[in-house]
Amino acid sequence: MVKKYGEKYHAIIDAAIKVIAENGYHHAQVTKIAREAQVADGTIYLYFKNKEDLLISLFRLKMTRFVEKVKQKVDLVHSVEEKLHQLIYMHFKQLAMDPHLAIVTQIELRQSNRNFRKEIGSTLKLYHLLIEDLIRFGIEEGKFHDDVDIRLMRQMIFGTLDETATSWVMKDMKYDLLALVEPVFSLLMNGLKRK
Amino acid sequence: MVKKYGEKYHAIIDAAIKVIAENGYHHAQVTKIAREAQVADGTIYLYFKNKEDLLISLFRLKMTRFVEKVKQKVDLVHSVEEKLHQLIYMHFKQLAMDPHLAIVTQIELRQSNRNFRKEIGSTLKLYHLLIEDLIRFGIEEGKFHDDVDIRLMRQMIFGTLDETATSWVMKDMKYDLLALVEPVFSLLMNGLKRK
Amino acid sequence: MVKKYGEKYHAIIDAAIKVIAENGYHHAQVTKIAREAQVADGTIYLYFKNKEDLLISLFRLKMTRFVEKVKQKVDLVHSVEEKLHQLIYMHFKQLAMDPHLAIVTQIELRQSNRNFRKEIGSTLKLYHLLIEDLIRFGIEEGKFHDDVDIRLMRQMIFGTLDETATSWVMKDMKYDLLALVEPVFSLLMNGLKRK
Amino acid sequence: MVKKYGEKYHAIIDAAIKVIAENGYHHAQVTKIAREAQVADGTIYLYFKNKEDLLISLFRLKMTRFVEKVKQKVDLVHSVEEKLHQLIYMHFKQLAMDPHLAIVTQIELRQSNRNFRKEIGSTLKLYHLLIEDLIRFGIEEGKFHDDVDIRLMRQMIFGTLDETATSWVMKDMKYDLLALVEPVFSLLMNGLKRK
DNA sequence: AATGAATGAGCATTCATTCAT
DNA sequence: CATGAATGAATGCTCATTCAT
Repeated sequence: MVKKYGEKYHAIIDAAIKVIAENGYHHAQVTKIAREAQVADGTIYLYFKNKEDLLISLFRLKMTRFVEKVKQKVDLVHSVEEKLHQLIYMHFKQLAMDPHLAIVTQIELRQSNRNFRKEIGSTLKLYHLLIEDLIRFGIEEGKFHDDVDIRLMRQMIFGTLDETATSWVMKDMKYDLLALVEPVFSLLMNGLKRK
Repeated sequence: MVKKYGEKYHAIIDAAIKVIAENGYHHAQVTKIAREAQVADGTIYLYFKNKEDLLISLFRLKMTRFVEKVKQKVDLVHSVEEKLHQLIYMHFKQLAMDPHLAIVTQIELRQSNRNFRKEIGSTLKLYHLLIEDLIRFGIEEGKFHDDVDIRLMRQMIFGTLDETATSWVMKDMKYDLLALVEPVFSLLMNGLKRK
Repeated sequence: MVKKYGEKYHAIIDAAIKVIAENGYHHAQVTKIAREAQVADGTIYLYFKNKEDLLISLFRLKMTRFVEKVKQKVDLVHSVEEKLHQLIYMHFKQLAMDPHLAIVTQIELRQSNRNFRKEIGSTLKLYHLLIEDLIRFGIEEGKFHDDVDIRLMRQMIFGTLDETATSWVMKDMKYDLLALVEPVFSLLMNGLKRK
Repeated sequence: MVKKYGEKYHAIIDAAIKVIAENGYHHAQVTKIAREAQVADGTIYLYFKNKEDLLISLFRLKMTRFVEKVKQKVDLVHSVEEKLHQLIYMHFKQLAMDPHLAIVTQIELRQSNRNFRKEIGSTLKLYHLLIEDLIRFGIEEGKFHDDVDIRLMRQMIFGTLDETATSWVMKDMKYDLLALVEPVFSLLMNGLKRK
């Protein structure tokens, strides 16, 4: 394998996202990705161990950036409410800004096999930690409940964001995902119950 | 095709669940399913149009029952709090009681192709409706917020239950899912914010 | 195997002709033939050893009748010219009168396998003999050349009739096959050469 | 698909002819053809869209050459009698020289399905045209009858040659096909009738 | 005699990966 | 570094035939 992270490395990853988004996971053959990246089939194997490695690298690269950008914005504000608000905003914002990526992460890559899904899980751990840190901060500040399992709170937050985003993609992104930032924030904070 | 819904029909579906749970979606060959169901390969095609039809039928049958059982219990109680509580309990209970089914619905069937996922979506609609009815009832009773989109509330409830269940399966079901009924209920009702 | 030549025996053969003519040789499944004949699949195996036996029986029965009818008419006339004329007429007449049979014998049954084609050959032998008798009669009468191989003359006669009939079927029987009796007779008698 | 008409392209076609001739149309599996051509199964699909495409290509290539060679020789001579004589000679000559091809074209490929047979028909059209041109030439020269349908004359010529060749193959090529050139020529020219 | 549910052998095709150039 | 022709393992489905009823 050669100088990773070179020009072609990114060309191949971007080609893969485009091909998967446009053709679906199961029709994203290596040949198609190579053609889109304007390299030969064999070249892909100079940069990636195999197809799975390409997909994992793709997911890692994009998700790391995704989480970094969320973290950046979350760090800029100081109250836990503002932090959660930023988290939701940035989560939705990034998906709304990159429809190809949204399709790939919310829909297509979920059709991958077991091993890959485990890998996805481990990559998402960064995001989970970010959310859990936020929750811990909220508890320390006395703003969040201190008698509920943090992991569970994280699952509610992530599960809600993920389900909301997936539904939006499945509905062909026909409505404005960002319009949901406010009500989702309110729901997560206050729950279903009217006080 | 022959008298559907006979003894073999169910034997094949149950065999499929077992084989998929144990081998993963992509290694669940028709031959393996047939052997597990103790029928010939060709017999499967007397009861199902093709492999996809088998998988869709499997999902429909099991999910319909799943939703029916949830609904049954939800209908038995009268306050919206009790109803939501029952919903969470039954959702987790049924997955906890049938680990094979849990693996298949939470993990394996999600790696299916686009068409199939659409079919999954349409089957889940029943469940979505059930949850939305519950929310509407809560709003009418004055117990739930009336200023948040019902679909969004549903996405929070379903997203939270689904993410919680998937995490549990991914962690090899090593902890007690039912122990989460109470805190999940509390979280969904009250949100993250400490009053 | 049971009382051959019973009512169902013929029902099955007629059903086979219809199904083959309408669906083509390769789509003529035993099940379809059974349904058309209004018997169970298994019943066919009470009357025929296997599918090939059914097809061979079909061809034998129909070709035997075909040849018999030709012979009947040929026997009624006395000069070799009249006999040949009758042969051509009856050959075309019978195909024109039974389009299903024409499709089956000229097109569909030719897609059968080696063994079957041999069987076809042996069944056609009757017809070949009839034609060769006619030729021999012509030679004895001094009307036909006596210096050409009889088998060759027969191949010219049969080849011409067969090619003419096949072309007619391939052209969807859009023109009148019987209109060709006269010119074909003339061609076979006089050859291409203008005297 | 890769550079067609290369070395392997012809190796595959020749392998197909051999395998079909030796095993029969229905036992000519792709794997067998690949092994005979000393390539991998998948390689066949680099040169042909699918198995049917291979068979059609085979027939087209061989028949086109067949017709070309006939035409070449027919063009070298000037009288219509000589032309017809050459046609018969070349038709028989080429089959006699390549027994595998003879089996494949006279017997095996006729068991193919409807679509394929249509393709065969369209490829044979070239040959039909060649024969019809010859007939037209004979008529213009005043040598052939001008009161018989040209298509019918062609059907007599082709039908006779084809039936003669098929019979020869069915008799396991036990006699000399070329010995029939003279009498077939004479028969076609003069017909059955002794003058 | 008749039924029809059950059987299971057989095969074209795809596509990730390699390696000689 | 890059190419792309060649590889070959892996599998869903059909349908003639059987046999318990």
